[in-house]
Amino acid sequence: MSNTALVWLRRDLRLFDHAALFHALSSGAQVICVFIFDKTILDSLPKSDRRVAFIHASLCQLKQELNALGSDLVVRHGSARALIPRLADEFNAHAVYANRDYEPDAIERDEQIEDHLSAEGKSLHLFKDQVIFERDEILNLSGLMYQVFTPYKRAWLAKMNEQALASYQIRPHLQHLKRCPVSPMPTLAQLGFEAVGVEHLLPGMDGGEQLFNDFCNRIDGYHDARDFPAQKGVSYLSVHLRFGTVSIRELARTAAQMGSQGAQTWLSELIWREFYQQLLWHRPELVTHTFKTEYDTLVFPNNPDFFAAWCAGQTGFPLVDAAMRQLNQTGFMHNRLRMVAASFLVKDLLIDWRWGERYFATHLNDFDLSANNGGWQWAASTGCDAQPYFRIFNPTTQSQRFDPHGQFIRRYCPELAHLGDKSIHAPPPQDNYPAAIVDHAAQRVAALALFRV
DNA sequence: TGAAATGTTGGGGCG
DNA sequence: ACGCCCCAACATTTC
Repeated sequence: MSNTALVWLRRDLRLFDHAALFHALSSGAQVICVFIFDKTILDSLPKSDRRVAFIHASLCQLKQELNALGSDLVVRHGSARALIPRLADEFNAHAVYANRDYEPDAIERDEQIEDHLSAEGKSLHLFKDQVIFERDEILNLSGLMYQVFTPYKRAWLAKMNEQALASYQIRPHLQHLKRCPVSPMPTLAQLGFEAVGVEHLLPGMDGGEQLFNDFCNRIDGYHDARDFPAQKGVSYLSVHLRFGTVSIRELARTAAQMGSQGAQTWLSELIWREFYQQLLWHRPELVTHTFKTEYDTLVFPNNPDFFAAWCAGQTGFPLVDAAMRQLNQTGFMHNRLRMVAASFLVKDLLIDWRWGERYFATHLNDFDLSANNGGWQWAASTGCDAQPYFRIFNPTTQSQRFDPHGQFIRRYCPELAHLGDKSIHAPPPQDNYPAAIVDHAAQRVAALALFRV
């Protein structure tokens, strides 16, 4: 048998603190890194997609570093199910190493590939890498999944220790990278995508490091600043966490060591991320169904004109519109605004949360199935430890509270920029800005009636 | 990780 | 001085 192993990169586009890479390099095999642009995923995306551009830019950086070490990153375009076994043949590799992905489709894909490989006497090795605690590592005393975040978080923090946060040291093992000629890197155009600027996202390991360093200077203020979209209060690391250009262990370790109120609150957000990942692993049906089953068959009016106005940022509610325009223009939306926009879609426009979930899924640079689904089900009150159905955001009050001077609104709704701090949250009639498409008080009552099952 | 409706309290104007 | 009303301010309940 050969002594070559493949490391299949998926959502872990870095060369440091990397579980699969570490285990492959220390297995004694010669290691080649591969990445597949999976047609089955790419074909469903719009042809101008920042995420594909982000991945592409990150891979270019990764490939360059591997080339500098005399090795290579092999990048192919096609079906991963077919290509991974084929690459294993091509490189005469006896094993494929990868980091575990907890999405239902990914689990099914990996099982199929594992079957295919093992039929040829080869193996697929999967590792925990993108979370501190995965799957069923955090259970309550009855051995069941936690249904409430706070006790989950308490158990998570109690289990957190040096070992759980320790980095995988890659550098001592780099000599086990297989030396090989440089293969061509497909261009975005060859993949069927337009070049779209992602420089502002600082793609790649270098960008992730730069953003994290910058955030470390602000993390103590995170608790107080994070809810104000006009401020630079959040980390902007979500897209890097999504694609693994940063290491969760390094992030969590740093936050845990800092210990300030801001650092603690941010660590709590990282724990929410894992809460939703393990939730989806336990309950894959949440992709299409509500956690609270009594709400699974709610009949939403789903007015298509309302939905179109929401998507376009033309609802006449300035903060909601500014939020949606931020998403449309940049692929990012501030977390506070995700809650406001989601609550507004479900409880003011009375549209099924799945419609909003799908829209966010196609537009968010940091889209992650578990976090997006969890967030939407939280806002819609259908989820695990969701807000109660009667907790309904007042979009105007939220605006006054979290964008008190209308700074954020002015940035994305320039047609309202001339208004004063008082009137900008609920503007008087304007020539170039729509009147409110619904009456909040009336829609609130309608939402309460809809949810009172 | 709300907001609105409803209840309670207490100060001040006034007869 | 006293009772009454009004209503803001705060607290509690409800959705």
